[in-house]
Amino acid sequence: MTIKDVAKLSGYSIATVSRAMNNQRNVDKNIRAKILECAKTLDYSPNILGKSLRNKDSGIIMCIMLNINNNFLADAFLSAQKQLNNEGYQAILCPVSYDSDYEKKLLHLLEGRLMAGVIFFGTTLGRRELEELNVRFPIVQCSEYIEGAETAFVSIENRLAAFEGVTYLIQNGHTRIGMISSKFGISSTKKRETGYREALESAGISFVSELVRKGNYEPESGYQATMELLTLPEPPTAYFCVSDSMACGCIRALCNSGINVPGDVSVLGFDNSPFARNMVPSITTIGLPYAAIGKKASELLLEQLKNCKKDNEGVLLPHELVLRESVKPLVRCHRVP
Amino acid sequence: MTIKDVAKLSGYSIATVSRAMNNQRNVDKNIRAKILECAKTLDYSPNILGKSLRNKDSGIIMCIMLNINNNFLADAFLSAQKQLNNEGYQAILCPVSYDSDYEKKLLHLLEGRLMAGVIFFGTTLGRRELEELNVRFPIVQCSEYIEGAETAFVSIENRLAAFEGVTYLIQNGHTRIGMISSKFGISSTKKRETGYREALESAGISFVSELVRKGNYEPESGYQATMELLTLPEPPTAYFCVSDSMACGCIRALCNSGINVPGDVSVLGFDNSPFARNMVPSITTIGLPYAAIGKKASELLLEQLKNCKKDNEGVLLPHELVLRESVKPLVRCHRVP
DNA sequence: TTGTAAGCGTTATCAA
DNA sequence: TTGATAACGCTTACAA
Repeated sequence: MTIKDVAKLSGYSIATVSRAMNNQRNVDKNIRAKILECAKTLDYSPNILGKSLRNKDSGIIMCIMLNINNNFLADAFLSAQKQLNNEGYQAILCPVSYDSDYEKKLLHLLEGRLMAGVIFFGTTLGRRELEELNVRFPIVQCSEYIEGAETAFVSIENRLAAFEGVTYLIQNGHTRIGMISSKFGISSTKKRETGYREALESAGISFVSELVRKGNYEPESGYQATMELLTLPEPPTAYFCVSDSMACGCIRALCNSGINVPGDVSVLGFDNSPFARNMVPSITTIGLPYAAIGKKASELLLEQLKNCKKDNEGVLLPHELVLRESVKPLVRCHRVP
Repeated sequence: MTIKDVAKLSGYSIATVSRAMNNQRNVDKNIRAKILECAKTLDYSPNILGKSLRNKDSGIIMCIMLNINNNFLADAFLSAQKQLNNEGYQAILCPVSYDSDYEKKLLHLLEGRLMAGVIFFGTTLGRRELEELNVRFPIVQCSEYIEGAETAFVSIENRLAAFEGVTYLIQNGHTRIGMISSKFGISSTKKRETGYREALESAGISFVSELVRKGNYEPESGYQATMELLTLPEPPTAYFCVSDSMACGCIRALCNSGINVPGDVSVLGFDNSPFARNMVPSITTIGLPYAAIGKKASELLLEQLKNCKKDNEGVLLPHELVLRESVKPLVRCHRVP
């Protein structure tokens, strides 16, 4: 079922059929109607391959995601997808699981314009590679972004968010604060680690590197990290986790060790995932504007797609500290002399 | 950068370059080496659009997913992706969020063979539509599947799993068992509801429809459903939730109402998500072989892709009841006469 | 073994 | 307003 069949059935040339199908003005009203009729009876739909090859534009947006098991990123994607869809584009999700070779292979799909553009929800690419890609194709970085790379991006102020979160723990009397970070050297992690250090510093608390452990965002890794921290001579009285999922494992580890959260020890999460609110205890966490981030990312991409202009605009959206149960003021044990 | 450029640089025809690039045997060893060399220096990679148009095969597998916020499905996808990748295919994820029009639009990508095949992780399509698609394209249904549709599928024995789970609750002394089901009329849900009814039946417990509530898999919806159930004159002493995420909200609702899990009331989940093990209490749940399901789905698809044969094989993989903390024998209150 | 040329399904240019 | 035709990048008969 190709345009030829429609041409044959309608009695017009393929050129006219093409014009009719694409709603171009220079085609007789009645003829268009007839052609569309024919297309319908034949259940004809244009071959996107032929179209894309000719137009060098498929209308498909590739969304590359390092880690798909992340509610926050998934929701940001969904938001972007919706916007893109409204403008006639289709968004597909390409999880790469931190596999650099696979990501590069996928990126080849850009060359023939099989993909019209990319939103990176994290990438294994380096700054140079990203910038090279950016001069040739519409791309935007979303949530994660390479520091200083000349591309459009949307994210949150990770450093500040971490700073505020850890400061909140300090205000609750905690000075021995463990951090469960991620083992992936991505931008959000680096910035959150910086925010953690700066918060300690500005409160006059010295940074202790053995208080920082790395997980892989899975709850289990939060559990492991916490168990390690608990073997320290002086374990933390509060934990700052870089995701709610790891905070979940953290709390479980504490519970298994007979430590009450938040009675004895406090735990701060990150993401405000749908779980955070419903766990026992509910998790005090840093809320991220996932819908706004996805929306903004799609807008930045659409600008490039439609106007072919590159502003390389960088947007940072506001987070919020969501107060719940898992953080409480430290109860000091006053020693009786 | 097209095949022409490589031809020009190497001094050979585009036909020879094409043959060299595709590792065909009928090309001189030295010439091939030289051509590959040229391709490398030019950083040439074939245009998939041109290739696909000509071959009617893009090597891209579309994975349609109703609901992306589902750890289980996401992991099944990852497993399928890995297998497919080993065989030279690329798998992309297309979340459709239960939007039937959008799903149909995506399916048009099959027509021009922009997509080589589809794995459905759930679909809004009806049986008829699915079967029509199946005669023309390689497709397999994964996890969710339309009952009786003549297509290949992999799933688990949802009815049996639910039966065993609910029977386990009954064995623990529970007779008033609430069910938190899903509001999406998908196959897994229907079968689990059947399993629930049959388990009650075979224990001589009568089915009470008001004990069944529907959520949307989000923890919050499990919370709401439970709060409703708690307003009943005689609330359940055990809850069977169709996902761990809803079990999470369920437990929270119970906790908020001063009810101890599992001390007073038991909760059974479904999925064995990474959270289930790390929550407090950890969730007794039904474990699904996500990796095996994804692998099998990809194998069934590869068969169709490579051999062009359609067996429409249906495979049911084994589940397991994962015993943890959230279910305990019912403590009966003996009334003192 | 290599090259020429047709064709995959479109759309844009140009002429009618 | 409509139609013939070239072109997008690639592969594969067929010819050399």
